[in-house]
Amino acid sequence: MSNPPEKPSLDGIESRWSAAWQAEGVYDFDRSRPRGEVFAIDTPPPTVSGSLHMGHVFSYTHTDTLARFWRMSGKAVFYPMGWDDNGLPTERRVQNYYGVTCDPSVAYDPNFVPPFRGDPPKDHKSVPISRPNFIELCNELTHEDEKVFEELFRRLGLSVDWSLLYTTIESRSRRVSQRAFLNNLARGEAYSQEAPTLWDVDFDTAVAQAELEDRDRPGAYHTLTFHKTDDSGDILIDTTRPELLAACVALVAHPDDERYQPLFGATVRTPLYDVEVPILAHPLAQPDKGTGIAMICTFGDTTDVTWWRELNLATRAIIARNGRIIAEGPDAITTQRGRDNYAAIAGKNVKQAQTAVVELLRASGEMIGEPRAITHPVKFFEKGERPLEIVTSRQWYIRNGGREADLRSRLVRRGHELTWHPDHMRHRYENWVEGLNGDWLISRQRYFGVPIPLWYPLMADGSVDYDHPLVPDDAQLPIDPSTDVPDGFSEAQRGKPGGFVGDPDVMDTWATSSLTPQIAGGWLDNPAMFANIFPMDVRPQAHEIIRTWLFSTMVRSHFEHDTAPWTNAALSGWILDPDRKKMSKSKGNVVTPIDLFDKYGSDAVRYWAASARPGVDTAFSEEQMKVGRKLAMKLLNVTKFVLSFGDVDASASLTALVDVAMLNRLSDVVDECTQAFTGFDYARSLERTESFFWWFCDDYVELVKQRAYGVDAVDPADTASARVALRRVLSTIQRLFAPLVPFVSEEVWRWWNDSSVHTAPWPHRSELLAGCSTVGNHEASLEAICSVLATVRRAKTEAKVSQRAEVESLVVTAPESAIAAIRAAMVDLCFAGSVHSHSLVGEGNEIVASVTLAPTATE
RNA sequence: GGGCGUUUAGCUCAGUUGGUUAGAGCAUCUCCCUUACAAGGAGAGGGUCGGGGGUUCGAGUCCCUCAACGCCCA
Repeated sequence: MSNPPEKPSLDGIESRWSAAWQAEGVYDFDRSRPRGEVFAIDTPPPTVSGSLHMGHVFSYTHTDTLARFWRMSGKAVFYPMGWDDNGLPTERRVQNYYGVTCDPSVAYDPNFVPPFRGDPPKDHKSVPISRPNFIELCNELTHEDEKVFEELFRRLGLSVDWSLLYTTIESRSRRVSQRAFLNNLARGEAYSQEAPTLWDVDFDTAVAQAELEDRDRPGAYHTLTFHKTDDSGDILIDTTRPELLAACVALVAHPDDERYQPLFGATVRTPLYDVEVPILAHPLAQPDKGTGIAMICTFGDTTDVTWWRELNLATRAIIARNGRIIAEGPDAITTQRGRDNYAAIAGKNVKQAQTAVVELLRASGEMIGEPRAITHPVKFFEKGERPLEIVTSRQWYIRNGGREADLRSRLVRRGHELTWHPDHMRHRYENWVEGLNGDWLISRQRYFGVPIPLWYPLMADGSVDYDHPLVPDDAQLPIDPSTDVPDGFSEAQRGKPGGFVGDPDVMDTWATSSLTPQIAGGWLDNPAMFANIFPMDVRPQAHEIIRTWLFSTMVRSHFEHDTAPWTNAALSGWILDPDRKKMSKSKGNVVTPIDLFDKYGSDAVRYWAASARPGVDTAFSEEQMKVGRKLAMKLLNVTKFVLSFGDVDASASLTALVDVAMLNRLSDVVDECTQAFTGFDYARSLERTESFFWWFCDDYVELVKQRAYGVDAVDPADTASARVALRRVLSTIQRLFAPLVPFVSEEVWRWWNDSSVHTAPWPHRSELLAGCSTVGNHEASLEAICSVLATVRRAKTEAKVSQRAEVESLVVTAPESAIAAIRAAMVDLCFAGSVHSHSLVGEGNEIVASVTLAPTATE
């Protein structure tokens, strides 16, 4: 069978074949296959609250090419999709879209209708709604977004099994997340603690080390005078945060700093507040920074926390969770002046407090000179807009090696178990793990997330017994402790002395998305399948989230399964705009994927993506997409040509040397492509396939075209040889291209095959070379033949005549080693070059062809 | 400040354990409507491989050093 259309076209192939793949179940995961026959992918679930951009198209295409290669290689490919709809980004989007805010103190309204659905006016004051109502809106909006995402990924041609779709907030994910947390708790890997915590005052939540970033911000050194308590003078310290002076608990200098060594153990009184604090030594003090002696406050930055912990200092916190100075000053402030000075800052935000403190210091003469402006790094929540503060709060942690060297080195070793693509990305992992300085803070004071699945008993005096949490049964999961009731209690006892209270917090998104292999793979609900896909073969992801997603997944798998969760990690590069800057939405001129699919076709966009070496940042290039479209058109046309000869006798023998040599060349390409894909290098496979393909079209097809047509004077056996060779190439080329440009490959394959190219076997050299001699230097033969062809063409170009112009005579001089190949191809060469007469001379060291053009019939 | 990466033609990039005269695509120029394809084809020009030093018979490739750019971390 062969049914190429009259006018081959790329129009509509995406919708046609997407539908066929779905209907035929081409990408369905075969659950019956044993682990050794499975290739399992831990797909990154994109954040639903954003939009899919070219970066997604780029990296997801890379993974898809691997999935398709392994599927054709006979593996059952486990290729799920997930949507990350859980968490803060969704909350923000819901607030902005509907004009609401979550207020847990508001009662549920079953008839609630949001004031807006999209684009609330700027002056709209958001409406406080209950947590259940808020969550309903989160679910509603993410559901809409997810439909758009699926549409785009189908259009891109991802070969995912959509029946494996998961979301990170759905019941299955909440159950996995809560079960894994409770297992961590039972094994002592999770714990809660009242401790200084990095706090975002706008989002009103704690954040984890992995979510911090340093940003350079303007600040100023203020030189303050601390008064020695033996009245022997003042000590000058430089600080960027004079507003924390009331929270000062000590001064600190480096133990080797001779300037301050005599003072260690002595005490000073703070300016303004007259609190007596000790002068201490600690190696983290930097002698070259400011005056070399610093004030320790509870808490100005993470170094303060370290000093406070290691030097066993008092706690005098003055900043509340809302970022304002708390009303009641520390008890340590006892003088009237101190109390007055504290009252002057109480209730102010940090900036206002700083202004007030500076004025007070000026008035009291306890500041030397004026503030000196500097630029310094300040810690921010990566999604936040104001510097983080440090407040003391009770939070849940999962151990990650940040406080235990043993665990840390075990996790570093886990990283060594992975094969990294590209290899140098392993350093990102190691640097991060080795630099950890605390455990993983997983609780968040937010609403749309997986609840911490615990209740706590309330003592007779109404206080909370955090040390004996009430744990749900496995069968109850997932639970929401704010509405569910622990065994042995009734709802009436909620919040009552002797009763219980639910943990109000949710887990950070990463605490759930760190379990994507368990969620997608059916850890709890399909253990048989899970055993067949875990540990998975590959985690593809972006390199900037090695410290979050990759590492956290490693931690969970290490604890739960005592193994790395995958054998490979494939890190994708970034898309750069033509100025080689990271592409960003804020620039406004970003092209949307759908527009590009419409303009060039999905295959062309995939071609651009697949051209990029694994892990390499890549410039966005519509030029590359145009090239991809040309390639797709070429594949249509050459397929039509090869199939135009009708049915071919597959058993015909390969009589022509050029046919045999071409098939040998292609068999080497097949080997290279197989090797490249096995090593995750889709780009190399594309480059080799494409390079062969253009040579095949431009030289081989032109050489054998007349012979394949079966023009007079050609031995029918040679015609059959060409036709058999063309069929073999066609089949091979279409399959080599299939993982990369799946739509056009399927289109041309289906012109002469009944089932999908995507379930056809990956090509192997043995099928190409059946009945072929592999003896001889086929590469040298092809090069000799093609150099003669090129010489004839060049002669015509230089004479500025048509390539169809006739050649009177062709004289080829070539070394003996090449002459046999050229002689064998001479009939083809004469057809291709319209050569009338020829002669061959075996001499010399190089191939020289002299071309005499026939006189043109000029009138 | 620590770590990692990049630097090859006008542009975007290949170049595998060191091995003839360093490649491709795009762009530029010339020519050609040729029965798979003008959304095409044939050809041409274009490079001191970031700088310097070293190892070697031989270096784009290995070593040292400097520089620029980028990323991760502090």
